[in-house]
Amino acid sequence: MSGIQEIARATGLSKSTVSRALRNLPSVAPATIMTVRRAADELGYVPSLAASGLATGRNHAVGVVVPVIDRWFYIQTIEGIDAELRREGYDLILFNLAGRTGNRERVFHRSILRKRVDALVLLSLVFDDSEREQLELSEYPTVVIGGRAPGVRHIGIDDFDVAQRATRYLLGLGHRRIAHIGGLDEAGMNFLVPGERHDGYTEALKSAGLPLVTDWSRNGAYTFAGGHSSMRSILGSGDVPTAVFCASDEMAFGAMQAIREAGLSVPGDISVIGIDGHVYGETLGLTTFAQDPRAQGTRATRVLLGELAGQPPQPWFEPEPVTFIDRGSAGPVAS
Amino acid sequence: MSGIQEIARATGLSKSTVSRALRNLPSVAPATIMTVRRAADELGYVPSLAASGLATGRNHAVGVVVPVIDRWFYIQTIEGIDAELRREGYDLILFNLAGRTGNRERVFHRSILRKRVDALVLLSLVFDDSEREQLELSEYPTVVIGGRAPGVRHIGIDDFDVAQRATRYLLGLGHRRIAHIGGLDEAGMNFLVPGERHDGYTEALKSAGLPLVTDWSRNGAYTFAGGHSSMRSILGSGDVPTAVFCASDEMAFGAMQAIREAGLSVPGDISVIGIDGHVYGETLGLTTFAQDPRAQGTRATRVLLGELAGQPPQPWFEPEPVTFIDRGSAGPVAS
DNA sequence: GTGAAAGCGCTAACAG
DNA sequence: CTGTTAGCGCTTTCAC
Repeated sequence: MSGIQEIARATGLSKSTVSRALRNLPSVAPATIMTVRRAADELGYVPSLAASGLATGRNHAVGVVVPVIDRWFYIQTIEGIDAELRREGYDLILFNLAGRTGNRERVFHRSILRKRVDALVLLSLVFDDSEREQLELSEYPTVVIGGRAPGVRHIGIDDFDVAQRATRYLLGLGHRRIAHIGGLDEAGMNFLVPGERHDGYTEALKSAGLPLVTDWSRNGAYTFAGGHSSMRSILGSGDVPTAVFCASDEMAFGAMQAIREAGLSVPGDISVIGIDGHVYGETLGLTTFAQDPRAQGTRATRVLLGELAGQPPQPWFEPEPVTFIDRGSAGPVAS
Repeated sequence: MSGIQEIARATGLSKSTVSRALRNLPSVAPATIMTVRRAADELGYVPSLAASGLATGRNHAVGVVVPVIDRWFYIQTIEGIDAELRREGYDLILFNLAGRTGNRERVFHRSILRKRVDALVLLSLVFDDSEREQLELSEYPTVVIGGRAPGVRHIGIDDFDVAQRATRYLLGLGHRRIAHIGGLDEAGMNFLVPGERHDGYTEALKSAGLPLVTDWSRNGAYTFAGGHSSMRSILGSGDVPTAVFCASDEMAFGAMQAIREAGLSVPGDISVIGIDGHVYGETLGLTTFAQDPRAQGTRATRVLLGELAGQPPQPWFEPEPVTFIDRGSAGPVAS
C-alpha cells in the first residue's frame, strides 16, 4: 500500500523529488511531474496527512465547535465554513458540545488541542477564563461566529441594533402593546445574544416612552416549541398584545402557530416579526430581519485560512449585514 | 511546547516509558504512571495525534459523509454519531458533498482516502461502481445509514414497509382517495428511499384494489417548501383527495400549511400522515411513523468502533424500528 | 519495569 | 533541477 517511497522506486527518482513533484513545486521539471503523477495514479497512491502533518506542523484541518448542531443558525454556518474549507482542501473537524458540560472540558483541554487542527471556529460560544487561556495557549487562529465573545474576536450581526430595529418597525406600524419572545437557550448557546436582543427591544420601547410589561417578555428557549408555548401563555394571560417580536424565526413560527390555534389571525389580530431569515419563513410568510450565517461561516474561514497562509491577522470585524424582508406577518395595528 | 521527550527529560525516564505511562500500559509501575502524569500536566503536555497516528496507523477519527447537512434526518444522525465518537475519544470529520458533484469526486478519490480516518459513515448515499471500488480499496470499516446502498451494508428503517403501513393506516380510516407527496431530492439524497416509499404507497393502494391516480403523486423534494407547493398544486387541481401520505414529516408540515391556507382543516377535510418523527410534529400535531436517526447513528458508530477494536465484522443489520405516533392529523374520512 | 534503537511517511535544509 | 541527510513526535520490538 504505497507511499511516496514506492513511487520513488518505480520512477527511479528520489523520495524528495517525488514529494516535490506531488506538490507541484516550481523547482521540479514538468516532465518529472508528469512521470510522478502517472506513477502515483497507477500505484493508487494516497498521501498520508498524518505524515505530512508531522513533518510540516500543518494539519490541513479546521476545528468547528458548536454548542449543539440542531439549530438553523449553526447548520447554515457550518455549511458556509465547509464550503470554503473544501475549496481549499481542508478538512472540517466537528466538535459538538451538545450541552454536555463534561464534553466541554474535554474539548477545550484535550481534543481540540491534540494538534489535529490548524485553526478554530467557535459558534456562538462564550468562555470562562480557563477556556480563554487554553485558547490563547493553543495559539490557533480563532474566530467566534454568532454572539459577541469577550476576549475573542467575533463575526456576527449587531444583535442589539437588529432587535431595536425590529421593535421600532412594529412601533412604526402603530403598535404600542408589543411582546417579546426570546430567552436563554439552555442548550449552551451564547448567553449574550438573547440578552442583547432583549435589550434592543427594551430600549426601543423605552425611547418610545412605553412601559415594559414584564409579563410580555417570555423565554422561548430559541426553539419552535418554545415559541409556541410562550405565545400560548401570553395569549392565555388575558392581557393580549397586538404584536410580538421574536428573537429568532423558529420561535416566531411557533408563535404564529399558537396565534392561529387560538383562532386569531396574523397580522390581523397580532403582528409577528422575527430575526434570522430561516427558509421556512418564505412559505409561512414571516416578516423578518434576515442574516446570512452561511456567508459568515465562509468569511470567517477565509480569514483563518488567509492567516494560516501568512496574511496579517484581522483583529476585529464589522458587524455583518442584515436584510429586512417584509412578508406580511406584521401589519398596522387594528384601530 | 512539550512533547513526550520533555516529560522524559523532566522525570528522568525514557521516552518509551513515558509513552507507556501515558497510555496506562499495565507493564508500567503505578508510581511511574503518577509521576509521568503529574509532569505531563505541569508541562501542559498535548499529545500529537499526527505522530501517534503515524506510528500506529490509527487516526482516532471517523469520517462522516453527508449529501447535504441541512435536513432533519442528517442532523439527528450526526448528533448520534458524534455522541458515541466523543465517548470513545474519536474525532468526527465531516464531509459535506453539498450536492456538488465535483466535491463528490474529491471526497471519494482524495480527502477520505487521505488516511485521516479509521472508518466511514455514509449518510443516505448511493454509489457508482468506481466509488464502491474506492471504498473497498480503502478497506475502512464502512456503514451506510439511511437508504439501502447496494454493495455496502446499511442501517435504516424498512422504507417500503413503513410507507405501506402509513398508507394502510389511511385506508383503515376509510380513505379511498389518497395522495402521495414524496419525490426525488435533487440535493443528492439516496435515490432509493423515495422510490421505496413510493412503492410502499403504490402497493398498499393496489392491494386494496384502488386505482393509482398519477396526478396525486407529487415531488415535494423532501423539503418543507416542496411539500407546501405540492399540496397546493394538488388542491388546485380540482380533484382533491381526502388524505395525503407524505414521505417525510417536513413535507407533511408544508402540506398541512397549504391545506390550512386553502381554508380547509386537518384532518376534517384532509388527513395528513408523515414519516420521521421530526420534533415540530409535536407542536403541529402531525401523525407520523417515527424513526430514531440518532440511535441509528449511535449504533452504526458503535459497530464501527467495535470492529476497529477487533470485533468480528457485522455483515448486515436488522431494519431499524419505527414507532407509530398518533397526533390527530389523520382521521376518519368524512362521510 | 525500564531503556535503546528503529521506524511510521513525509518534508526540509543543504549540497551538487 | 535532483539526491542526501535529518528529523517531525510517537510507538514498538528487543534487550536488560
